[in-house]
Amino acid sequence: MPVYQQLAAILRERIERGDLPPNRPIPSVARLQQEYGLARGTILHTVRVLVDEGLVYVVPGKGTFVKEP
Amino acid sequence: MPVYQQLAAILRERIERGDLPPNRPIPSVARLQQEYGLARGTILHTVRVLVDEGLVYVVPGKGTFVKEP
DNA sequence: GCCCATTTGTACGTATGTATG
DNA sequence: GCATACATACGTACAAATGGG
Repeated sequence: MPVYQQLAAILRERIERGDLPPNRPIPSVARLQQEYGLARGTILHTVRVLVDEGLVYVVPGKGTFVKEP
Repeated sequence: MPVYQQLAAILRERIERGDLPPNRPIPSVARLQQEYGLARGTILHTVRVLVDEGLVYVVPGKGTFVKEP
């Protein structure tokens, strides 16, 4: 499985578990880069997947937030 | 060599030459953008390099200053 | 105390180049 | 050739700290 899919799965799990609650920001791209040792592009790819799935939404200049279920 | 490394080298040289003296602010991010025609992110990257090297220190809201040798 | 300009900090979007399988 | 992944660079937006009027 591609890394960006693996990371998407991890974040999905963290959201469903409540570790990342609704209307709260998920870790920033830079933070996720550090946490998982991945490149910026890969993080952005992952976030794009979650956005397309409707799990999170982006507020430019502020962050990426978990949608309500 | 990456642009941010090139700019870091230029500023290092200006510091060592005394063009940018200790305890005085280096040009602001906006100023460096204009002077060198670079993007904000690239300037910030460069400053981060110099901070990590211990050549300068940042005072948020005021500026970036040259450390004493 | 309040507004405003300046400056740094943080964050996402997009594009390009390189390397690998 | 293509998808994946990393590094770099530019663009834009919002936020916080500082200082002057």
